[in-house]
Amino acid sequence: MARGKVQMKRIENPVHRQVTFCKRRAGLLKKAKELSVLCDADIGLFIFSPHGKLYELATKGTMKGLIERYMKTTQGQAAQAEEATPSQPLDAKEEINILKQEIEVLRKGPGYMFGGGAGNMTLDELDVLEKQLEIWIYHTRSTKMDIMFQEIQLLRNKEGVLKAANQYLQEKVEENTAITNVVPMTTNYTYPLTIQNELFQDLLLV
Amino acid sequence: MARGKVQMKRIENPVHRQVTFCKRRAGLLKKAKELSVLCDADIGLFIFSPHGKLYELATKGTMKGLIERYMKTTQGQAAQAEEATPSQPLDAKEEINILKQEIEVLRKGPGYMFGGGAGNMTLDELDVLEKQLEIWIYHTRSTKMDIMFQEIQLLRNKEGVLKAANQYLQEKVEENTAITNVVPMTTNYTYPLTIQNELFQDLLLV
DNA sequence: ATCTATTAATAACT
DNA sequence: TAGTTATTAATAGAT
Repeated sequence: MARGKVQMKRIENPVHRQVTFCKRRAGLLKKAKELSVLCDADIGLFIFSPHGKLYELATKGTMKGLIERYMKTTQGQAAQAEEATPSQPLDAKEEINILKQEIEVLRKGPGYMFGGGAGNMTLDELDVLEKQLEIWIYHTRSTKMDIMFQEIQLLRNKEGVLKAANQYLQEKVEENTAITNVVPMTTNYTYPLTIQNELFQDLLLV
Repeated sequence: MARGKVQMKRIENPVHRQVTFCKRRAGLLKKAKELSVLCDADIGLFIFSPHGKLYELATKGTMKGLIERYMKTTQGQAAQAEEATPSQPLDAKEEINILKQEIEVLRKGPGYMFGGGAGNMTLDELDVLEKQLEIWIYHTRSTKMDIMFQEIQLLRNKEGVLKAANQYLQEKVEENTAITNVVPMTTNYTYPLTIQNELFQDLLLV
């Protein structure tokens, strides 16, 4: 936030990185304390420097106490997370290798293919990649559906308002016609008589 | 930081407090993530709202893993009683958690790849992303097909070679049989007399 | 560490 | 709850 935008990636220059770490660490701790004071929140924050040095803040009681509270709160979720891998105690080293392999594939992923490096991927890797792409597509479509649904809701609301307004105007026209012509109109109503929202109710209250 | 200084004390107006909590919480989480990315630091942050709701961020692995690391680090300073977590969970398990976390991030892939979270993407952007993913899947499947086809070809070739070899050997056997039959054998047989297959049986029956 | 030009965060408002 | 704007706060680069 000063003298030039900052790219959101690791600062390569070690001196710059160290300086920024000090400054931003102080800023972060300050912000955390402010939030806790202003909004009556309890915050636990700990930062490990690249060299493993620990900086911490607990705005209420001790960090240990907050951690215990955190553990309690996450009990329900933790049960789920652990159930995800209950099947086999699988050799730890083996599992690590499998996960690393998966990461490799994901890392290579689409970018890798763009670079034309796909030729080096094995059939197994391609299988993983294919499944991942399908998941990504699923998420993409899901998000699209959400957005579209929101837009539909918005349009429906607008439609309701307009229909109600039309009805109101038709009634006005009818009144005027009745007065002018003396002969009552027998117009067919296109829209339901129901008042659809509070906006229109406000109109009627004028 | 806006339209007036803010006093560093609890905001009494509950509405203001709630709004400020939402905004500053988002800001704090963002800052924490930035610090971790820019400076290669590992950060654990959890926030309890006044109503007890939990918001958290772990920039490496899981919060649980970071808490364990925190415990380990602080054990040197004070004799912290061993808690529910039998602080002996192999480094392996820790590593597995870290790797899983990494996979989670990579799984979110495209959102991150396209800069910023996927949550901010517009419908049009999502369309583009979806199409791109389909193209990637197409390439992936195409590459898979290539590899499989190559393997099939390879196997066919091998099959052809083996068949040819078999035929050649059969002919050889046939020749030898013919020769042996013309000249009555008076020699001792080195080989067992057991008839081994019907092909040979046929030969003998000539 | 200290100083500023700038960017980023956000309080009040809508 | 979400967006806008006027200000303040944080901080990147320089000293």
